[in-house]
Amino acid sequence: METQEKPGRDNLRHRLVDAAERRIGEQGLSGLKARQVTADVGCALGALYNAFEDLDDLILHVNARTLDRLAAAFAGAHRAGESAEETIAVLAQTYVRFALENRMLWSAVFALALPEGRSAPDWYVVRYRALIDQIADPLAKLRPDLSPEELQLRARTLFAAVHGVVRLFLEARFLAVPQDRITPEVAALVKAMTRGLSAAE
Amino acid sequence: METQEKPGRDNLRHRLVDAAERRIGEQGLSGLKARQVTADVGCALGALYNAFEDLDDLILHVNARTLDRLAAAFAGAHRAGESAEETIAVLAQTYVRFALENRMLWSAVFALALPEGRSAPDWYVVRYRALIDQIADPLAKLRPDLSPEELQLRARTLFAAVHGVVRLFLEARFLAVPQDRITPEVAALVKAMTRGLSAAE
DNA sequence: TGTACATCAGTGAACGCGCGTTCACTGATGTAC
DNA sequence: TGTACATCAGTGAACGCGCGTTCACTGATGTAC
Repeated sequence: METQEKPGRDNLRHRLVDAAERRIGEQGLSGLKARQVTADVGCALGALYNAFEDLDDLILHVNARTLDRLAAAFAGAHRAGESAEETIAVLAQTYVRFALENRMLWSAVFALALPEGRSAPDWYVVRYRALIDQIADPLAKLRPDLSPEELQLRARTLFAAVHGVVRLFLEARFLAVPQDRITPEVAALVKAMTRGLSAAE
Repeated sequence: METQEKPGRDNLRHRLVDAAERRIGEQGLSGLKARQVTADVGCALGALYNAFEDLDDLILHVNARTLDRLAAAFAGAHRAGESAEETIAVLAQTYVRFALENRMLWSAVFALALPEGRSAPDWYVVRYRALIDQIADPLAKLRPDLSPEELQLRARTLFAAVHGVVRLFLEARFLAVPQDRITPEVAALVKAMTRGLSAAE
């Protein structure tokens, strides 16, 4: 992923990412243990540290997959000839469905906290940015007056707003919320936002 | 807080909450250690477990304070005779400022994860609900057609959307964002949302 | 006023455990000559 | 074809540490008589 890899090494890496993905998907990020994944895969504990720098490195690879899958879902949601508003509404809907279907894995993307001073590698950030770009594109049609930087920023705001709503629902923090209300709530939010955004400020 | 307390016991409790608040404010939730707080206060490690059920219990008391302070800030932001839109805009602004000025403490409110099966006590949930109510109130003027339940829900959506944006900025996840852009971005978001919300769906 | 007893906050050494990471070693595979 | 050597993925016992929580004990304060 970050460098050219020999197939043998890559094989174990793959299996480890598979196993880690399964673990995180089932037990959440905090349910991922070095001993567990290696046992799942059937290799020695130490082998993990031959294949990856450390646990965080492994997690980053799982998260990268998740980001890729969402990006693919975004790409597949496009319809030719639809309006920018429609595209954004569809993206939001896609996002909500994806987050609901991949609760744990999606949470892991945001839960991973690299230790102080260590930042995500380029090959990872690239994936994140690609997602934002897919939102910024239809937004550009809505707001041709904004600069590329401002579009990126506004796309992130939109993304973050939807994300905030989904996350609050997912976490069901303190107050239970009926799951079937998420989609209409987000739809209302996005509709309001795109309508508002298309108007002048 | 949850029950009547003797003043002596209350005194140590107070000092512990003070110290914990300081620690969390400076080092974040994960920077709070039982040994540290008790050392800060100058009591024995074990005393913590006389005063509180456990660390989580202590944290809940710190978070409750934080919620109270935000609620007070909300209450203080009201102006008599302003429109519902204005009130909501002011609340959002207040929220952003509060979150920025209390980064760590505010993050702690959302970072605390009670162990499986243990839910936040009533005296805590009450505070959370009070915040939502302060948002639901002006919203009710904007949308007299919605039932109280739907208003609560919509208020939470609004709250969560703003929260999502602020959190993304605060965490500066992967991509740095100039801090001074938060306020205008949130303002644009809320303006769009209230404008959209006041219209029919 | 004095004695015996009970209560309970306060104490801190010790427990226990989870868990990431290391490291000396093995053994299969490849390379040189 | 054969021998010596190097490489490197794979191994898993052991290390180390952080840290929440417990518990037997102390001592001050309050109560009963």
